[in-house]
Amino acid sequence: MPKIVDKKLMKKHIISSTLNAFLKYGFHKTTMNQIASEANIAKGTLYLYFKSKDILISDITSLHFEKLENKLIPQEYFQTLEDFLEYIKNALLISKEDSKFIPIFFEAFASQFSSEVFMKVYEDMFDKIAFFYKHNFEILIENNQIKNTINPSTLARVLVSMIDGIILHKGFFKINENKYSLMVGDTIDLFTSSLKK
Amino acid sequence: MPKIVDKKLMKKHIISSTLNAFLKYGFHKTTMNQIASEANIAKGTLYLYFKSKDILISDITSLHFEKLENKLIPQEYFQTLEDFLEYIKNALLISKEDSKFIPIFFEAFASQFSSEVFMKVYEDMFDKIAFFYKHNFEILIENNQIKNTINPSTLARVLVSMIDGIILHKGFFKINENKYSLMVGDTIDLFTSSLKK
DNA sequence: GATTATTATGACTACTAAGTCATAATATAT
DNA sequence: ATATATTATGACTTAGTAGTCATAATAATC
Repeated sequence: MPKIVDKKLMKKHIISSTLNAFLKYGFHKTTMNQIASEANIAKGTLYLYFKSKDILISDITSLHFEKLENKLIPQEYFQTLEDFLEYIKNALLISKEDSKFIPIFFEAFASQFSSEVFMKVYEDMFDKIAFFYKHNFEILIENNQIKNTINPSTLARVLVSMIDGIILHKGFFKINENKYSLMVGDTIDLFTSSLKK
Repeated sequence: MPKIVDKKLMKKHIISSTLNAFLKYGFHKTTMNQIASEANIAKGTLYLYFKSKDILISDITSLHFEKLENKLIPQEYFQTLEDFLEYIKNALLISKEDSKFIPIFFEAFASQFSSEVFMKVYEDMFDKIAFFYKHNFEILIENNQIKNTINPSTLARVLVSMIDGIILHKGFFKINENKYSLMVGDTIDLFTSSLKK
């Protein structure tokens, strides 16, 4: 008797439409009406899947950070400096498609500064990544791959911040691909020369 | 006959009250009423000094970026690696007071993503800083202070992004002072070992 | 202390946008 | 076909805030 809809699929559709609307109109200027029309549904339908605009936005940012965490924290530790540097290189290389969304995610992130809960989520994510780096530095020291004079804990946090900074500048300021490639190379060189024995 | 007011002083007063209101209520939740009451003036008075909320905000961010530019671009180039590294250290060390405002300025900055004019202003500022670094790298190479194998132009842009990333993480995630000091030290070490001949 | 150009006030207006809900449409099962 | 639980709709309500303006207060000048 009942009409049945794939709710998960609909949620996904709404989320991707929302992102497109953000790209079109800018994060803060985008209204629920615009999102609905971008998704080709009525505003009321939107509210059947997301109870409020805040929830829609926080769901989107959570999803994004989940993806980011999965990308940045591999299942296994790198055993050689070469592999570790290769990973950093990949972490820095962002597709054009993803680049477009950096300002949007940042604006969404910034809009949640006042929420301690959310800031905790983001802080924890960066801490987790830093913890991964820290442990990997320790492994590389054990493996005799890098200097044993570095401080794994703080250098890990520096690495996280630096990668974030470089990616943000790429996204914000549309640095062209050629120059960006060189920048990634320089960053790798920087770490190579300071980590190598 | 006429009543006369120091308009510049009043503007300054309003700007600092606005920043306090942002700290209290968060950038996006702060209303013109709250700003007026924080400044102990009527809302109408506010509009005598700033024609709109947008103008007030853009004046504040412009002022901030002006200050930042003055702080980050010294009058003279550094002639030794030691002096240059000392400068980077100082650029990274942010007072607690200033730290508080980082998320706010970032939210203000983020709210202007959609304005190409503003993005150009910010982009130009970072380019200017990068240009300063680039030229200083060249001087240091001439002075035989650092390796001549680096690419001054791209390494300069990397340095700008990295410094920005580290400062942002300090401001966003309240990294404690001790850990942050160590991080600054690590960053300096990173550049020392990769720049030194 | 009267005059007047300037500055200050806050109730009011106009507008935008989030969220609601009575009504309509739809897909499944009998 | 018919019945019905579920899903969709969009005009409407509600809330909140940017910006205005007629009126009041103020300080300098005579």
